[in-house]
Amino acid sequence: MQSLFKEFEEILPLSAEESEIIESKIRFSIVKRKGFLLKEGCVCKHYTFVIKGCFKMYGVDDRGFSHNIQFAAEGDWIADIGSFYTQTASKLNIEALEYSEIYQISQPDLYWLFVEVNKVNRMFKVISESNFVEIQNRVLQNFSSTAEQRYLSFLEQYPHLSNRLPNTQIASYLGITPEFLSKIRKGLSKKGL
Amino acid sequence: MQSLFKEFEEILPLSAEESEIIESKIRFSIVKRKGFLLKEGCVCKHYTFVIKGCFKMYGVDDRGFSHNIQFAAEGDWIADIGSFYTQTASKLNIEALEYSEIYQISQPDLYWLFVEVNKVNRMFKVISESNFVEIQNRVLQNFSSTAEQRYLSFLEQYPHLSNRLPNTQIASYLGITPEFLSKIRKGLSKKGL
DNA sequence: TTTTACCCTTAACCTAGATTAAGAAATGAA
DNA sequence: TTCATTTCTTAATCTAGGTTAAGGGTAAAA
Repeated sequence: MQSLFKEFEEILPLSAEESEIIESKIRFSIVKRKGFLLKEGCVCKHYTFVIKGCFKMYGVDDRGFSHNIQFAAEGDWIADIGSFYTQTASKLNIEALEYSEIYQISQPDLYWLFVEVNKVNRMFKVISESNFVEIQNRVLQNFSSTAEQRYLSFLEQYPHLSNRLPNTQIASYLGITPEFLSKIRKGLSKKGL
Repeated sequence: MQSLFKEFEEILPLSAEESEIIESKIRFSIVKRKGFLLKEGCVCKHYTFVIKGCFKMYGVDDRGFSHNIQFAAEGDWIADIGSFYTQTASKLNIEALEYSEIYQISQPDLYWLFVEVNKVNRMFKVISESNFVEIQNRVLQNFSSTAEQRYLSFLEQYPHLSNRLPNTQIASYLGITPEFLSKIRKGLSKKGL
């Protein structure tokens, strides 16, 4: 369970006792490719930490098209925060893009940990906040940049994911069609990128 | 100070003592039309409650164009949550669209209140979460709907603002030009809306 | 190992929305 | 009240990105 909270431990080290309490509430689990952590209409009951593998979180519009709003790979946390905190039906799906291994904490257990181990409360506050900042920046960026610019910043921000994900998934994240992404990639390679 | 926390008081009534502690940390203030609560590059130092008037929160892209990402009118809270919680420079501006009257809590005072009055902690958690859900829904909606559909849902969601804001501000929120909004409005009025 | 399902690219054509320009109307400041 | 600043609308023209279709390539499942 080394990788969990690694970044945080550098700032806020956990005592042996705290680690033990946290570990007692965490469940290991395996998810097959195309397996779901969350389906639209269900309540998001777990916060998930990705040990190995990769997930996409996406919504489906009224014409039946999927739109990726977030990816999560090794070391990332994923949940529909809105549904998780309010325990109401989610509009989103979380699906494995590869064979994956995860840790999960259930909503009641996490709330119990918030009280028992105050550091956990602070950790998850930071996770939610950085999630918020990221999505807010995305709204701002989508307003003012072309698909090519958005693709370039995606490559910069997620270099490990760009080689690993099919372009259809990246296109869905960028809000364009795979055909247009293909056109962009062609244009970039002509420019020598 | 009646309107403050009104919705919350129905769920979580405050004792006389709690109200008094909260009130001691809240400052009343007046903002002129075109006055700023926050400027890009500054740290967001206050959470603001709108008693009267209206504000826009917006970012400026590299070509110098503004893009509204949120409005706040009577009874709403506004702050750049990312900047406020991490106390780092904001990329956003908050500007009064009209003469406005507000209450403000400073960051240190709010953190003090989080500890002293646990209900305040819960209240602001709810405020941040609903903010997050709103912005996430916007990302999803912007993926899959035309400008006309987005305008119609804006009208539904903010009926009080649609009569009150200049169309230039609404266009900026929808991510379109005022000229195109004008075209949409013409099209809708032909259809008898 | 074979079959099936998915993935990538290209190209021709199409549309939502941007841009530019310009005049009329409304609003705010003094 | 007057002047200055915004605002709204219309119309002509332009472009980023969507759509459709079709062929070849790759990876997963059986």
